[in-house]
Amino acid sequence: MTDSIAINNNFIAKIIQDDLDSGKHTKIVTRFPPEPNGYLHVGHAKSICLNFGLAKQFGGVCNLRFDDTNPEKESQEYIDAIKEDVNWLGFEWEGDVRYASDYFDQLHEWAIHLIKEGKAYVCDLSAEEAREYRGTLTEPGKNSPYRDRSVEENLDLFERMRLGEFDEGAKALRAKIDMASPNMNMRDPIMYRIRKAHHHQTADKWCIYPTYDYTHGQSDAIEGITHSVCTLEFEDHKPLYDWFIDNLPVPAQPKQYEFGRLNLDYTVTSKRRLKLLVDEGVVSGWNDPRMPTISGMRRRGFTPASLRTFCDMIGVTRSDGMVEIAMLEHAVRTDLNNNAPRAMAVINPLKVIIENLDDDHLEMLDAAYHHELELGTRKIPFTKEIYIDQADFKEEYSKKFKKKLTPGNRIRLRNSYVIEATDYEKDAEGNVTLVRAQLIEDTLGKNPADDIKPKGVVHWVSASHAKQAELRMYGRLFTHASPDKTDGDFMDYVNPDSLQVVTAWVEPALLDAAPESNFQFEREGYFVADRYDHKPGSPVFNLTIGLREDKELSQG
RNA sequence: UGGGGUGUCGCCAAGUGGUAAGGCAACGGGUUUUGAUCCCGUCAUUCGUAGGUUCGAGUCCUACCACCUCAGCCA
Repeated sequence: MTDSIAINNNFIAKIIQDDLDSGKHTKIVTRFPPEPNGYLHVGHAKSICLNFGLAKQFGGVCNLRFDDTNPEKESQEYIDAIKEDVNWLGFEWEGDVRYASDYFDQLHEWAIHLIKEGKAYVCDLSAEEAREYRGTLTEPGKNSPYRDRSVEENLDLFERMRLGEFDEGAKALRAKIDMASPNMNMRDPIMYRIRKAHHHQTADKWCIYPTYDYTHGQSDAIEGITHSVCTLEFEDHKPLYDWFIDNLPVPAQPKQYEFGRLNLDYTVTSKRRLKLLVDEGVVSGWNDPRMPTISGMRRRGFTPASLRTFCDMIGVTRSDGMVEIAMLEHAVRTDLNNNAPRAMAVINPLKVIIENLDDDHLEMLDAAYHHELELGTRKIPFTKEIYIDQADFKEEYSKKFKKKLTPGNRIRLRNSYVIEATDYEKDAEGNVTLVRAQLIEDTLGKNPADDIKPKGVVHWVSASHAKQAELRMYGRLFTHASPDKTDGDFMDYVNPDSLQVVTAWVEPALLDAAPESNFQFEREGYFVADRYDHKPGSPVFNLTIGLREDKELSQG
């Protein structure tokens, strides 16, 4: 896997290039600023690739900063998981991990600065009253009756808020801006609220916590962030972001830029919905291979490179669209095709007895792990009795089944000899239970002497040497392209067959597979040894994604 | 209905006044010890709509339409 830097030419990259060309900046600094209140998903992957990618592309750096201003919803568990996900994706942040809470002292000082300037005040309105005073989208708000308190009174009250003298919700510090602004964010936004909560980083030092709006821009300024990139829904917050920067003695003037968040079809990415899937037991957890979380996709067998490629493919714009899951699947297949070693696994076994072989025939054949890469070879045992997939034998030849084994029709056993079916047995229900075949001599690595070439190639395993493995066959989680945009409940569109567990026969070499190693089980799909459950002696593989299939074939 | 934003092929997306890139998907064909991969080919006289400016408009102007987004002491 080469660590090439994808050159992005999106609108943000152009802005950065201009800023570099004009001398506005000599070095750029970006940041990825998650709140540690949940697991990262594919949408975050886009943001991570953008922020870290931009920094790398322009020779700058990118910080990882936890926006931890709402302690009750956050935890160390999420912090650890997020750090792991970012690293797994292949990115390294500059210096130590940062926390907005590192800046609480500075933020508090600056709040006092605003109070002294007459630009912030302590408001006694309850949350409900504040909502009424705020007005609506079409009507201006009304000034809070506490808006004109003196600087001295505000200073005193704010200090007493900090000391814990008031109950939660009893008071809040607000910026004094404009209650008639058409932008709701400018209608005297809350800067500090009382929360008598333990914080995962600052413990019990504070009982007042700054809001996102009051924290984000100043944190960017402190860290010297030059380009603060976020999603479109924060666009309306930009005037407020700028207001704080303009009215505070901050050490830098960061600028915010917004891009459109990722929407993927057949997928939900809202934290609320993902949590519901976990809580309702629809999936086994946040890292269930069907989840669009980074840890879920990792366990599914997606690779960091494939996710990075996908993010490059979809681009970065300000328009909000819906990306087809096929694009992600393409990125995954491409990377796996190029890099995953090949192996053979038979999912629905049908015994084939090669009658012109001795009962104790055992031949260790060499099979290359990859057709292009120099990944070496493994030994596969070839014996008189083998298994092929039930779907690869047909009782009667037809053009559609020309690549199948049928009586009188030859096929090549992958990495092995050519055989020809001679006879077969059926059970009471009419299912084929056994096939008898003849091996065509001298066809290892060459065509039959009679020049009648086999039309098809079939994968197989030795019946006496193959091992059993659990295969977890994953399909899409939803039956609707936009499960969260229908009239009904998105849970109504959960695919009941998104997981099927089957037992397959795999070639012995697979027992040595390390957890998280990717394979292509030839003619079946890409599989990964499960990160947690795959153990020596009890192999467990997850279906990452099937191979592309011929249209006609898949309809049969 | 007030503010902000977006509209280029089924999907994503270049395009910055000079005559519509690319990728995904789809569809043909070739190679192949994976019906995979790979290769070759097809796929927007037209850019939300209607006017206007210009020798020339996806790009400029005007109006309209559609969709997204904002009324947490969440981020």
